[in-house]
Amino acid sequence: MPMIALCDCNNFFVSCERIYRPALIGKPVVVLSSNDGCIVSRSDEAKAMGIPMGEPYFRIEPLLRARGVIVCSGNLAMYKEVSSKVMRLLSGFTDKMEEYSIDEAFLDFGIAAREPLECASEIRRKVGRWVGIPVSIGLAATKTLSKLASDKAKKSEGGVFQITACSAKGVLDSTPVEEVWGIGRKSAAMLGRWGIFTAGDFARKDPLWVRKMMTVRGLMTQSELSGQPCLPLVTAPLPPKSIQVSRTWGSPLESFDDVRCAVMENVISAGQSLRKCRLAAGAMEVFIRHGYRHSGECGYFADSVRFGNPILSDAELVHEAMRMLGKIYSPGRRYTQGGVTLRDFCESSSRQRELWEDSAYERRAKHERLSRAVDMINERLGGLAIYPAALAAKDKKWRPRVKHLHAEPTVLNL
DNA sequence: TCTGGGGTCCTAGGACCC
DNA sequence: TCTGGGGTCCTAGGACCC
Repeated sequence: MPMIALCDCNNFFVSCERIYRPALIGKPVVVLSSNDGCIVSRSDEAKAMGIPMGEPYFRIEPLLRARGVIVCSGNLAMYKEVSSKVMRLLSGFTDKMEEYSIDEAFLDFGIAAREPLECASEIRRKVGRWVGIPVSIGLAATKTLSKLASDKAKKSEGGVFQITACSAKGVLDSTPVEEVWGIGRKSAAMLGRWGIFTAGDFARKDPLWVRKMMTVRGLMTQSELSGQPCLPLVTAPLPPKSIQVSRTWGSPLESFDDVRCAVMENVISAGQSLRKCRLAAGAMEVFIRHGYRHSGECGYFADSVRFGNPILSDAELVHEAMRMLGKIYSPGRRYTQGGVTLRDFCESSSRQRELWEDSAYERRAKHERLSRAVDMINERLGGLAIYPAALAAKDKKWRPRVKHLHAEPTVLNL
């Protein structure tokens, strides 16, 4: 029987803030999403006060203030840095590991591992002491079961919980079906209508019925609950299939020039990610949204394009994006959000060569060399040390609001 | 004034082909 | 009058995840 461990960082964003501000330890803390939009991480103390996940900040702000909850604007760059420290440490415990998300990793302990509970406790100690992040660890035969085990671990004293072949039935029968990884709100409601309320009920249901009602994904979840692995560990990161960069803007934008600059920033950021993965984009979509979702007047406009030969330089990406933006923008509207998606990737080195390598081809090659050079400089100096002149000398009112940002000690990456 | 941002996979149905 | 059989590819929409 294989042994899969899911290592999950507790209240990850809050725990990251606490590394740099130890005064927050033991106090109720929440972290906000981009643009201070809603709550995306809560400390145990904040959870105990009944502050819900995903709650819009503006709505709950008076309550947070009254209860003395400390509010932090999200600082994703810092969380990513902490995450990579955690992942590096975890990778020392096995050669088969999947980085599942910014705060979770599956580790395959193999069949002949030493006592898995002991190993898990050591991981907890080391990550806690060396990085400063508390983690919970679930152990079981499949990814779906280990995910369930890690939820139980969070509520247990030692932060480690194992589901064995013997204990599985009891655990599943006492777990609501909506707490199973892969069963969302819609499926849980459907299952409820059929009298399936616990993970145990679901595990015992006829597989043919599950296949029919919930597609092969549902069937895989069911098999995994029975201890039959269906979801392999993805140990080498796969290249992305799409790259999206979009933002809700700090204040509504009306002029084409402002919208243009705001979207341009997104395009440049998407281009950086694209080149980092050594990919070229075969298609691009640009979108803008105006008005607010719950006000009467709002709308969504998008345009997309395919490239005969995939592109990767900022010059070409920006040119195409701005051309599309010109088509979907209309004056007199208050735009609140926009962004870009790149798709249909191929490896940048394996693109087809042009039949006629003429001056246009030369120009493209030059643009690509330039983008790569700019990437190198920006990576070394951090942030956007070099950026298009069009973005200079603007007041950048599209930048998301971050009213509660606390500076952490700067880590220079020179 | 007001509710984030970034992904993946699956399926059904249409277009099109031989 | 009445219309085969089989296949691929693409897209939109749904569901789920962090």
